[in-house]
Amino acid sequence: MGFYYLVEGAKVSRLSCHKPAAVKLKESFYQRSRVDNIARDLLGKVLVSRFNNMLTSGVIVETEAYSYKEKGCHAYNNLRTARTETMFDQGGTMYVYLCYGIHNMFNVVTNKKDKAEAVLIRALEPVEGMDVMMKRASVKNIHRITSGPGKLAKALGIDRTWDGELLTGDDVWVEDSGTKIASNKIVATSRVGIDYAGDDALLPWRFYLKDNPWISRP
DNA sequence: TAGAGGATTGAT
DNA sequence: TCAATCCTCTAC
Repeated sequence: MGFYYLVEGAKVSRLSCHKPAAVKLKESFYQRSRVDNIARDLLGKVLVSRFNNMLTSGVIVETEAYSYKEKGCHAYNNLRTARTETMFDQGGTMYVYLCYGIHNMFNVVTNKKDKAEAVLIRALEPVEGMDVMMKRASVKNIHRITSGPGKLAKALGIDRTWDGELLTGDDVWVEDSGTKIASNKIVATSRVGIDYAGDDALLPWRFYLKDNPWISRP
């Protein structure tokens, strides 16, 4: 495959991004107070799932940040419901909910307990378990198996049964491959599908890798 | 308890 | 452009 990231000025192949001794992200990564910074920092990290000895993973190439302080968030104004309760958990918890009655959305809860913030993972660049992901996603075009929040959750086998589980366990986690994404490769723009949020819909809290072919909306 | 709407997707 | 599909939340 001929796709490369620009990492600190040097070209590094996408496969080699994942080869160095990867380190599972710790609670301290997720429990920082700026959710927009965490959403940015998650770009280039590797989301991994391992169910029934089937390992699937992909480099995170698109994210969105959500906070209880703004109207785009389910937990806006500290709204506690059966669904949003997970967002009030400690950083490093999975928040998975159903959208449009069909799609599972995978989020990473951030900040301290009772500070409802989360990062929606919107797109991945597949790395491992391609065959498993294509089977789960039922798509033939490889570039489309993880190019959207509903699709990537399906490809990695994540559904609402994982809501409230920790990312520090051995089923679903995020790895730091040791590479750093150059800041000029990151684009910050407004989030998708939250017109109802008024001015908050304009917040530049959607982050993606510039010119990356795997993002949800090129 | 009923009704409206949704952090999307794929087919047409 | 539009339907699928059902959970979540709000109003009564």
